[in-house]
Amino acid sequence: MQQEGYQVVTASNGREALFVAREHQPDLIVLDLMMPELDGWEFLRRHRQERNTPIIMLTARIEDMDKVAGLEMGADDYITKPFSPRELVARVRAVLRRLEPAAEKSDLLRAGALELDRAAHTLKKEGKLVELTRMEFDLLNTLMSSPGRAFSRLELLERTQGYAYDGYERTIDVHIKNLRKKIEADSANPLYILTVFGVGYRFNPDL
Amino acid sequence: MQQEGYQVVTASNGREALFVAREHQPDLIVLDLMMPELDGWEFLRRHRQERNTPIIMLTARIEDMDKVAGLEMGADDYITKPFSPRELVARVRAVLRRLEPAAEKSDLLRAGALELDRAAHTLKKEGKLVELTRMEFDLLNTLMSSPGRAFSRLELLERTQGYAYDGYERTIDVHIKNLRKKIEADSANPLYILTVFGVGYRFNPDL
DNA sequence: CGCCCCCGTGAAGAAGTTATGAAGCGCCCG
DNA sequence: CGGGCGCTTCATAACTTCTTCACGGGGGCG
Repeated sequence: MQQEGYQVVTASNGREALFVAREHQPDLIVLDLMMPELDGWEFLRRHRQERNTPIIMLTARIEDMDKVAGLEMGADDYITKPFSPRELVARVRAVLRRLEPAAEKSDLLRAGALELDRAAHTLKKEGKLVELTRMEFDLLNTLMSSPGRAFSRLELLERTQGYAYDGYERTIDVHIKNLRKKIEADSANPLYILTVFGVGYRFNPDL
Repeated sequence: MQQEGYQVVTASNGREALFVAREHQPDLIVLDLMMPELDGWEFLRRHRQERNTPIIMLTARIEDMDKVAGLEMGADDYITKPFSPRELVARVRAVLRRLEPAAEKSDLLRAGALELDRAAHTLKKEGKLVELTRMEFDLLNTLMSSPGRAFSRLELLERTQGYAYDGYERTIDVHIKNLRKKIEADSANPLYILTVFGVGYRFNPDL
């Protein structure tokens, strides 16, 4: 990787990896599933709560289930050992190229007095920073990504927690309530997050 | 794929594939490299000159060189045989999800001064937002989807509430009434939703 | 031309949906 | 090991929508 001009930092177990990832905020992570301390799955889960770094999974022997689970967990690609250096480089390049358009496409979503920074995972309202939990951020991000489009609670669950989840739909209501408390002037008369009765929620496109 | 709700078209060689791809403009292509007439590589090269459809490559035995070449050629992912149906579905989903933000188009139904936005679940009349209940929205959506076609009350019940319903057909009348009050200038002389005496209702196709 | 059936309509109760406060739980950090 | 935070669940209140019903008027058919 270094020969190809990439900067590389390494970690030798999951716990260290979390630390290093926080510190260096890499553009991409090559993740071995077999690690002491805190395995790849656990790392992936925790890391995803903080950032959305592209991840290539790396493992000796992937069974069908693992492949599927990995892709569903949000890995962007994986490689099975043995692999050649060339292949690794090619895959890294492919993933980065693939995500490039999304990255340069303004990472700021604006609407009214709101400014959602997807890279920094922060929200500003009238220039002032508003603290959001991961759930709230994901919800707002989803809604603001397609202003006007109505999302069902199930869709929102999927988008915020990944696939194959079958939880209690009403959970969404609670997060919406909390989100409104943070961004709406009058929660009873929302300006940003609108309720679509019998369907779900949508973000006000006329701002 | 069909069980998962995707529409599928197939081609059994590269030449046919080019034709089919032009015709149907699919959202994604699963491409086998081993094909008669015009192999996968050639198809990929030519197709790329026309469109930028996401492509998942499919092959029995991928050598290192091929992998690298494939990813560099611009395939978005690949699968090696044998693979499970689940894996294919998961990969297709992953690729589509990745590229989704670019795709979304709001589908609008227009007629006269009406503009029904099925994604947002809203109706605009002369540019002004009109509030619809879920029932009203579903009704109007059904009627406007096939302008001119007469729907019986039973059909409308089925379409708006799902099947296996045996309610009071006249319920529809009430919703039609309310709908007319919202969209017609003169409810007694409807312009949009016409009554078909003894049958049901239909949407005016001449607007 | 008149009868009978069908549709339009207002109102009210029934049914369904959302908002909200509070409690429980698990996880992470110190 | 305790505290704090965030996610989920639950119960309930407030609200919106749907269904039902009854009546009056209009349309179609003989």
